[in-house]
Amino acid sequence: MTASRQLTLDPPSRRERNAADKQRVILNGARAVFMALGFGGASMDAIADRAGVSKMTLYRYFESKEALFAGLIEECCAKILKQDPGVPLEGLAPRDALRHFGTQLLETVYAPETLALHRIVLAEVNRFPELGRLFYRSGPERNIQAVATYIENYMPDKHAPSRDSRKCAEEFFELVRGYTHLRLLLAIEETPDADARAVQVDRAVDTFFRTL
Amino acid sequence: MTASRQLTLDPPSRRERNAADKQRVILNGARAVFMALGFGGASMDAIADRAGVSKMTLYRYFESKEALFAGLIEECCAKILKQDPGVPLEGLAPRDALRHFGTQLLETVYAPETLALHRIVLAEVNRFPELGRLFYRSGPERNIQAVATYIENYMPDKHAPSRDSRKCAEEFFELVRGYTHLRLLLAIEETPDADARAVQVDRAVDTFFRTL
DNA sequence: AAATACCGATACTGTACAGTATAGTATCAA
DNA sequence: TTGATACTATACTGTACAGTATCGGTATTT
Repeated sequence: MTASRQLTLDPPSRRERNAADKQRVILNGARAVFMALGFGGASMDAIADRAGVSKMTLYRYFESKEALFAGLIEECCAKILKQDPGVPLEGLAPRDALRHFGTQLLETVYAPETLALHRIVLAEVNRFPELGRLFYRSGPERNIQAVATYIENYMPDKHAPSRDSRKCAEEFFELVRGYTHLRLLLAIEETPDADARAVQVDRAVDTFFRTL
Repeated sequence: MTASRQLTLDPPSRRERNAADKQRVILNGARAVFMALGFGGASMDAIADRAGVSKMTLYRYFESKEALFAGLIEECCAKILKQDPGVPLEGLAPRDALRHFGTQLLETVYAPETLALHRIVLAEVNRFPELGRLFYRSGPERNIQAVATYIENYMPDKHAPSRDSRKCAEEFFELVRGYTHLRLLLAIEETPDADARAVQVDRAVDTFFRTL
């Protein structure tokens, strides 16, 4: 950021590394508090405490509570974005490929942190209108796009032109997440373990193939 | 409520009617403000203003902000509960019956007030843990149960014992609401009009019948 | 008409919190 | 070592807000 950093090609100085650490520490504290209490319920004092940092430092890194919140959400969404297929899809039978997509979806979407993020984004979508787009693009849209592309490339005979690949992909994910997702968001059901998730994915894949 | 009211069989006195009116007026104001700003963002002053009522009156009818909020949510959920099939299902072909269920679902679920309720319940589910159950029982569960019962009674051949009627009903509604529901909750899509909703229901019914 | 119960406007209390100011300390570069 | 920069702790300011108290007005009862 500084001039000297731009000119020299030194590795990040200790100062800069510390600065990066501090931001991470702050965001971790912010995550814990915001996720637990929401935007309104979280106080900057509580965040500072939780992060083990003075309030002044908070304001050195983020202009305001809003800015900190926005930074946090962006970081969360960026984290979701990072995930990629990870497995070569060419070798897989379509059923297995879809099982793979479904498994990955449930792993992220049923995770407590993702559920908390989901809740808080919905809660604050009035106050921060950009949040909705940001969240949708980072999570759902990306997943849907990936499956739509897969369907186009590897199952071209399966989707009639009238039923475009995108809608197909959406239907697939609807079946996968199920009403369990809503019940988890409402906190009236325990998070299913990996086995239960696998059962659900299998069932969804079966059902999905019957729709084709 | 008063002794005189219990003894005499008079129609509700003016006082009592006014009291009932007041409560309705207050709840309407509370709905507007809570839905727009969330629990944390709404102030009792703002609610009093919006309801055209003094703050003292608010506290005369509700013990606290929490109580008012709880009262509001209960009222909203009760309103959802009131809806019943309304149409005799015996005369209908299964496709038409399901179309009917689907149409009714989208009408409630895509309505701006329902979306706002949905958001706020999710937002406050940490603060008010009972809220999740209340909401789920008033809305989703009731709908699912209705369709499950229909399937059992009128489409007994269609659901193998392994695929219980309840899960079938859930799958049906997942297909009906679709990812559009999420996009509406995130406020990144306009509310579809009746025609668009009808198209979506038709498509969902078609897809659903292919899964059987 | 007099007594009574309810109601509202307003002002107040206490508290929580966003954001700032200050003063002193630790870390780093030179 | 010197000088600069980043950090902490703490105290402060202003404001917003939940909840209360008061008092004067109004409708209902008798």
